[in-house]
Amino acid sequence: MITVSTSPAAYHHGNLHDALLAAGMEALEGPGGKPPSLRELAREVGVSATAVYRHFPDKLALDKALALEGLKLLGSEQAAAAEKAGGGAAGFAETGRAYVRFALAHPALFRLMFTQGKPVGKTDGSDEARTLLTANTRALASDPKKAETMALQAWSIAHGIAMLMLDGRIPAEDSLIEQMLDTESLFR
Amino acid sequence: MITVSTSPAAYHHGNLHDALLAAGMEALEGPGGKPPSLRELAREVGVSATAVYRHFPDKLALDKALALEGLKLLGSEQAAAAEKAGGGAAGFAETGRAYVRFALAHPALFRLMFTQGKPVGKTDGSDEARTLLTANTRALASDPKKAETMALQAWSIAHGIAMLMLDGRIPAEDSLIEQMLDTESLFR
DNA sequence: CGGTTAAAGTGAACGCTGTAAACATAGGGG
DNA sequence: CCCCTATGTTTACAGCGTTCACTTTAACCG
Repeated sequence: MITVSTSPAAYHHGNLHDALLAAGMEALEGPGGKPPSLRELAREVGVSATAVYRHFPDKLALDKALALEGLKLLGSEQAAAAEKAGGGAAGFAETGRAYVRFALAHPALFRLMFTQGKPVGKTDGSDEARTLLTANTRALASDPKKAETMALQAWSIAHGIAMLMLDGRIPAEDSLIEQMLDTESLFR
Repeated sequence: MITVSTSPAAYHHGNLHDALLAAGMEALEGPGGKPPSLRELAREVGVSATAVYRHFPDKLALDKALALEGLKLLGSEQAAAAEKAGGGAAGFAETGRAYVRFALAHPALFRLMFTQGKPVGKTDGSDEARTLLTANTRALASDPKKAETMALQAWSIAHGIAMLMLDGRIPAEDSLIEQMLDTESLFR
């Protein structure tokens, strides 16, 4: 069967990889906030479903790439928030607020970032945020050991608040975030 | 076409509803810990896939029922833990540990409980655990307002630790749980 | 009793998903 | 100039949730 090549422009997209990621991010942002299907993204980009496999071994790999994108975004937003607050205790507190804010602003992306794809110890972009966090806690803790624990505790609270709010278990009100993340009442 | 009714025992299962839930719980516990598919559960119980729809309007409804089952289980385990510790401050701390322990012991179930199916304010079984939590914080807080906030904070920490450990972001070590949930260092 | 009827279960079908296999095309290097 | 490799395409398969038309069962009622 001879196909007359009706669409001459389609072949060799050039950068399907990035186009897919972009489409994925866009799909994750929409108010529907559905995790996009592989075929859906391919359709969006104007490419057959199997073409995706030239650039990602798996659907999981694609999801991981999207998650990584999200982690980088979160990291930069947190860094910006911390810097704007001037580091130290204030920066630390602001980092937590930025975390929850991010989760509420990008619910589907945030879920994707943590839901699947355990990192196997590799650097996955969250390290950056983690070290920043620990650095800021050092200003508040007596010894470095305490600082490490405090960082993990702070991360857990922020993560817990974010998740519970996303799942509708806790009302997603700004005042409540403020109240729950109040470092004065939390640590000593 | 005349089917000779080769399997006389199969019809009218009697309690497909409960059988499906039981199969679902079992599937969620296995080390694979996959969220079971509707068809899979039907197969397990020995019934056609569409029979499920006589007892649940949706896959989502089935999932919600399983989640509810999980919430009841968690609630009872927490209550037991709190009671064994003698209530008050000790009971409060033990409640948190029980929460994280539960999540690590039943990862797939725990995920299912919170991942999908936002409760619309209805009583969904988590209320029980919540009121218990708030009751215990009253022993630690100065005024009731503070107690409420403290309860939410405690819930968030426990939930955050559980989630981060399930996702492999934090090592799932008992000592770390202990360390992070130390109420002495957290609240004042 | 016997007959009717609602509840419970069946099979085939639809559109969706992720994935594999075989094939086609474009464009650059020997 | 021709071939090779990277990047696409089509077709196909199994599994998913769900709908539809149908059959069977059990129970109730006269």
